Amino acid sequence: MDVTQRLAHNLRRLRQRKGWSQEEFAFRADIHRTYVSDLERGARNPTITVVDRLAMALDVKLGELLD
Amino acid sequence: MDVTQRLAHNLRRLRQRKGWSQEEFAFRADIHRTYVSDLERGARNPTITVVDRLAMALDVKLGELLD
DNA sequence: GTGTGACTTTCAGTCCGTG
DNA sequence: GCACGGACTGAAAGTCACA
Repeated sequence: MDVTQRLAHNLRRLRQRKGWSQEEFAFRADIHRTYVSDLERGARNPTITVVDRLAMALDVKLGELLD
Repeated sequence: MDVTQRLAHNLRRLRQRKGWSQEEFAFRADIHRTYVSDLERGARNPTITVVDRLAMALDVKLGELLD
């Protein structure tokens, strides 16, 4: 499984654990709502700065999203 | 320290531990030599697919490069 | 063996909407 | 609340010559 798919599954799992909608998650990470949707479907290849913001919003390490 | 700087330092440290030049590392990761130079100086904001290739070449987890 | 500026092409990332 | 599309702008990908 490639890294964008691993990210996709980790994002969805961790977001749902927080009980957030994609929209609320997007707001907290300061990322556009539609982009979060794309990421959770594995349809995008984000930069590390974006993934860093996602990790901070979820309060996890980058490795937990990507490994 | 931001994520591109953390990546920069981790890359240089792990590459040197392997005893590789930037050129040899670049070849192994299938990335251009000057791009590796840019990354080790924190001058680029790469996508996760690029960092994934770097991690595989170094035989480490993504988290070891970014956390 | 490495750093750097300049460059073109590709795609990250945003914003509008629809079912 | 989410998937998905179209259109757009800025930035990343990828390469080169030269110091």
